[in-house]
Amino acid sequence: MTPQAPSDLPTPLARTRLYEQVAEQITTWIRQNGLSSGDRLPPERELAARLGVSRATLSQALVALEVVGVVVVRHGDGTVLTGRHSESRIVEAIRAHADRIPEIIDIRDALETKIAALAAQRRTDEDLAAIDAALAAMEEAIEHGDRGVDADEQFHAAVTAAAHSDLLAQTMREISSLIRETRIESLSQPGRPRNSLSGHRTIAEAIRARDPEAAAAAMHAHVEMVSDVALLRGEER
Amino acid sequence: MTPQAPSDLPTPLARTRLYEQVAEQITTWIRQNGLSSGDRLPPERELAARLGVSRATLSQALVALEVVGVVVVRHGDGTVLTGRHSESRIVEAIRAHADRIPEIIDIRDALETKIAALAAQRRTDEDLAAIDAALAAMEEAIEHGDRGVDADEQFHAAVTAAAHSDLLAQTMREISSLIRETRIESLSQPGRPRNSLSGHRTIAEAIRARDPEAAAAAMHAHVEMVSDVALLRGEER
DNA sequence: CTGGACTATTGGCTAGGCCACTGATCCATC
DNA sequence: GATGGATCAGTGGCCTAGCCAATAGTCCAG
Repeated sequence: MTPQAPSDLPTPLARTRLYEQVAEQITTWIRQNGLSSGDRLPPERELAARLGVSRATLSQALVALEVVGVVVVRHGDGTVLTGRHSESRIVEAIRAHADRIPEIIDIRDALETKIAALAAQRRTDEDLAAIDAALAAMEEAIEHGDRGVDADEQFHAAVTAAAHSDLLAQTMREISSLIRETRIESLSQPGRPRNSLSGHRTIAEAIRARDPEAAAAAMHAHVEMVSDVALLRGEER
Repeated sequence: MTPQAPSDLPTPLARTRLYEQVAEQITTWIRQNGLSSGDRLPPERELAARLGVSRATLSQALVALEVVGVVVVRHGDGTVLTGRHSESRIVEAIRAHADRIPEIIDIRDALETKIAALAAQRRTDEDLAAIDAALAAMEEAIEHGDRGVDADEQFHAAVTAAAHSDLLAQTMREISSLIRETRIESLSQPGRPRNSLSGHRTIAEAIRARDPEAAAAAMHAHVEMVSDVALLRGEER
């Protein structure tokens, strides 16, 4: 790790492995030929010869496409399309959403409101202790003049854990980079850390009281407070 | 589409390819040994020998892990961990959803309730026409003694489109296979297609009336109706 | 009509080979 | 001492070839 990395050097070349190129060629070919769910790719031996690569390399590309859900590889039968050729596009689209704050707020509202309600129903004493610890950490950060970004994240992670739903937690993780931006923007406004902490406390009390509706309403208000900032910022660009 | 699919046959065996097992073993090993970002896996020749597989099979597993973001494979250097070992858990969780109906219901409730509310706020006349067409299709399917699975999906797709949120729509698509199961199970119960259509109508009227709270409440009731069936089925296994 | 056997086609995985890349080390030059 | 070039060992990249396992289709017997 260089202590001072010069910032005007060109970025390193991106080396792509052959399987990535092959996978890309296959999805392009699928789309250009209007193939759909249930259709088959040509046999591996034939497809590898056409693409000018070894069957092992093609197999790697098919592994990649199987992992992202574009194909199902069936032993003895062939490689079958799932109809989801746009999956890799979806991931790209999600990654290219820096200007999609309103939609991020929508999905935050949907997921985090539900998580708060479930946390109120399912929280354990350990969950409550983690939530309280996050509140204390944020209080301390604010007293030190900090924004409390880490403690904010700690609080939301504790609430998510208290919901005891792996699938919801995983979905939150998948969109965590999007959500993080909206949270940081909010906490950067003067007075917002203190307001945010106050909102956190309301949420925590509802969870403590096992009141799902109050927890959902408090979280909804909290997300809406964030959206005010984010949308204003959006309009100033 | 088989006109009458028997509903009491066992589900097909899930065949796993060797690369999936190897990828799983690797992530388990990473976690058990507390490895973190920047650490290296053993060289391919050594690791393949230890795992008792060919290097090509190991390479397939590493492709899978690279695609989900757990590792970066560097030519001439080795395979480096990104620190995101839990990513492969996501794929597992998605594939192992057969016994996770309650969690699927949770996330359906979160997303579809929000989608219904947004559809009530944002729907256009075209959106309404698509929703009405789906209602008519389901009415017709039920009159013919069918369950209306396709029309049910058509309805939900129309409501999702009426929400005009690409991110929410994409997230729905990513978990669509999970959701589809809960919908089909529900519609297989006697009387459920007619009840489901009734629920759809209530949702559609709230959307037509631009009443987000009524739309959300109607969708919430609809998802809860589904959950009754799915949870009962779950307990009988 | 159903079940069993057979065949052709398909993918699954192995083994081995050789080349390309990377980082470390050493040496020469300034 | 710092820099650049050459060399080497270890690494992954991709290929070829082979043989086995799985699948779907066909045919035949009961």
